[in-house]
Amino acid sequence: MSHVTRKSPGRPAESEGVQRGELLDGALQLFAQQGIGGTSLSAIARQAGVTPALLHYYFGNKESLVDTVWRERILPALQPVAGFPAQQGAELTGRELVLAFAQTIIRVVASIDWLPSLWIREVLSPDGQLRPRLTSTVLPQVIGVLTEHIRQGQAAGEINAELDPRLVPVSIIGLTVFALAARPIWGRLPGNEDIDADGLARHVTHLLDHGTSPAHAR
Amino acid sequence: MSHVTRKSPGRPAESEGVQRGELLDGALQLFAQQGIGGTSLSAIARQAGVTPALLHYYFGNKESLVDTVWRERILPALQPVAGFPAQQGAELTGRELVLAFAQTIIRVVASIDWLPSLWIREVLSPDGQLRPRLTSTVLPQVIGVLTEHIRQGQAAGEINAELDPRLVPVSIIGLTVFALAARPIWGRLPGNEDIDADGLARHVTHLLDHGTSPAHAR
Amino acid sequence: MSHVTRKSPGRPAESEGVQRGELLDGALQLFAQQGIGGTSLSAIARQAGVTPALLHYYFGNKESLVDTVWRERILPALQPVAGFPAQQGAELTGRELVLAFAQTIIRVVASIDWLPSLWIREVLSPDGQLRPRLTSTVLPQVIGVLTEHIRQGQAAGEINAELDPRLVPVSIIGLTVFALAARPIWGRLPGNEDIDADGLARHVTHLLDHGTSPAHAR
Amino acid sequence: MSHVTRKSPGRPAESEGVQRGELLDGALQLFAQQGIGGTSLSAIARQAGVTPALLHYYFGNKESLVDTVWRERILPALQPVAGFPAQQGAELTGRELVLAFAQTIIRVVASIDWLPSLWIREVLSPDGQLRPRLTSTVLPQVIGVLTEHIRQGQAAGEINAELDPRLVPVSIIGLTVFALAARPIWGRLPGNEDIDADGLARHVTHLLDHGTSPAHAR
DNA sequence: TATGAATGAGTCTTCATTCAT
DNA sequence: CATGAATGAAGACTCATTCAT
Repeated sequence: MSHVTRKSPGRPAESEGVQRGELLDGALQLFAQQGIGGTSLSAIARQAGVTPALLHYYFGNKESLVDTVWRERILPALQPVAGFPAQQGAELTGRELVLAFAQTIIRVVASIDWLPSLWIREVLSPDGQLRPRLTSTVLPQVIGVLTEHIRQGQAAGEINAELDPRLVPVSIIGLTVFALAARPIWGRLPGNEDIDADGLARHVTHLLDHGTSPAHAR
Repeated sequence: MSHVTRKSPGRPAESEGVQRGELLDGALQLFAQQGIGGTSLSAIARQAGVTPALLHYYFGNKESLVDTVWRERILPALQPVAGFPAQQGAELTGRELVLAFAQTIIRVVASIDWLPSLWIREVLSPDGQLRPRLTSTVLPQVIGVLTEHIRQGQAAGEINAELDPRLVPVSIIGLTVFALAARPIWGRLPGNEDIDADGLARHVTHLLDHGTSPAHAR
Repeated sequence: MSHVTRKSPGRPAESEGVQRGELLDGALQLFAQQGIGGTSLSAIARQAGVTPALLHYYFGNKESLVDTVWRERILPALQPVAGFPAQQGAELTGRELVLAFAQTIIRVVASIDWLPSLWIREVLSPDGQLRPRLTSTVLPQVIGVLTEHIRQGQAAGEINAELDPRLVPVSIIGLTVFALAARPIWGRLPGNEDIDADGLARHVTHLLDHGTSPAHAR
Repeated sequence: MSHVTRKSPGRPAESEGVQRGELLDGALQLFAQQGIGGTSLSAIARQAGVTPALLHYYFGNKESLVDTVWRERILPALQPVAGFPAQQGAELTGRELVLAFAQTIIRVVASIDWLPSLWIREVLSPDGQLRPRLTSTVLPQVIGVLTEHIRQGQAAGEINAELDPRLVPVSIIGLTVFALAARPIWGRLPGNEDIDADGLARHVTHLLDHGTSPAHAR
């Protein structure tokens, strides 16, 4: 540890490297397609037209590559969702917030092709490699804030009191992220080709609004 | 799916082998815990106190083992869900059917510990090894029947007409299977320890019933 | 962990395997020639006409291979030295014991071609891989017993009182093991070709007996 | 070994480079700690806060770095031992010379922390990287001169005639260098903490003087 | 019926080295 | 003067698979 003022040599800093970003993008794509555990460094390198050794040169080891992908690609993409309640909480009622949250998720997640499958595989799976990263900070906080708003909405008689407020965020994510992740399945069923993110958003909004109960019953 | 009764020489028939069933059970457990791709034959063999060679002796190769697990363990467990509408469709209105379906899923899935994670990982993931098996037969049929009932319910003014009938089954699965798969995450949040399958079933039922709209608005 | 009574399958027991012993012998030779750290499993495998994977099949990993070589080859070879004082201590005076010990070392070590260099490299070197194994048990004990005998010899006026008894064992090893390890060096010097283990033993005996002082001075 | 005064273009001359000396020092330390083969250029570079490429820039390749360390660090440190007999031979008898030589070695080697392990590892080991360098010039010469003095001492009845004169230098080195290299082992045994280089020198002197024979026998 | 022996391909990783800048 | 980028070769290790017994 010499007291030089220049950055420590021998390993590229975050800003350098022409292809560093492309390597991250490629890794992200493959992670989404095949899972993190199922994606070898060779595969990432091959796809980028590069040697596996270069990946080690840039990122040190696989875990650190995953970590970099998480910090530089996934977290930023999650930003609109993660910071959601803080941004909009003030002006909305609890019920509006729920609907707005669902719509935000759909908008964000649908616009990022790699997000749903990555979420499914690496967050939801028991040993998903992103689960600890997500569940340690961002997720509990978002859920907590949301749950609190819902509780207040119920107290104000504005939200169905029979719902479990702690499960509402889970339900929202199930209705949105899960549905988007499963789109390759239901989207290919005959007659479903025309359903897009907007259609899904409308459907989810109505379901969250009144459930299956018909208009005349309200 | 015929029951093989004859002994094919050199390869054990399905009925033979003291431990064949135990091997399948062990494989299933590991598949659920670590994913199919993440589970080596050695791991399965080790856990069963057996040689990897025995797995080949019994099942030929890994893919065929997966196939056997699918046919002999997973499909039977899915039976109650797969045959659902046929069994109960007659006596129920469309709306009741939706609720009953959700409850059936929760009951079945919650009682089979390995099901949620396997579903998430191997059905929902883009290259999940069970996806083709599921989407080729059982799934479209269940969804199709369900969708049809919902459509009729909407036509009868009994179900919220603004929902997309094709997305209702997806939503139900999202509200149930996804929630159960994510239970290790939300179940560990402070204050959530007491939520069980019944609580989830009630919550989902109410959400499907009236959404977030409060009682006085109906 | 099933309660089978047969030995756990999947890894060969110590007695089996036609070539297991040959692999250990080959490894030992290479360890002595190139050091343990400098010997790759590939090299051992190549020399034995075998795949590196077979070495993993037999021994699990490199460290365990080293351990096996230690237990099944090196320790047994060291036996005569390790058990020395216990065997002969009773009948010999302290001074005779010192001489007999030196001769035993030379006899044993000179007859095992791989021992000196292995000792030098893997015991004496700061991070030698055998050092912990040796210094944890056998070495301190042998040295301790020897030191005690020397101390008694000094008390009895039978051994040069000016020697540090704690350093005598070290000196003996230096005069013997070191000399044998260095034989490739001094043995190649012109005029030294005829020096054999017996010659070395005689020389060391005389040196330990009277040092450099000439006969007439006694 | 001429001092290069001219700048060869494209490759730094020996006098240039702020850190060249520090790199050599660092390399030497690591060589002593981990062995030459066990020390990567990256490790040396890292320790110095420098790029591996710089090492190539300065020294061309690893072997040439080793060579430079040898020429510019090790050889000079060995100077007092290498030039020993030439300096003091005239005024001393053969027997005095032996003792003085042993004391010189202990003094020199004990004061240079990296010397013993380097000697053990890289000179004594069969494929030690310094062995050819040492055995080609300096060692045979020192040994030769010493042997000759001893022979003369024996002829003069001044040195124990039963010793093999060719083995006396080897014995001296075994009693000194080996003992110092092994100090981490015996120095840690309980009760040995107080033995220092002087104590070792005294012990070796007495051993070389009269061996184990007690005073009254002389 | 079941296994021990054996392997080729592929995993992550390290290393010495090159070269344009 | 010194580095960042890049690589081929090799290291330990895992895995699915084969095959004779």
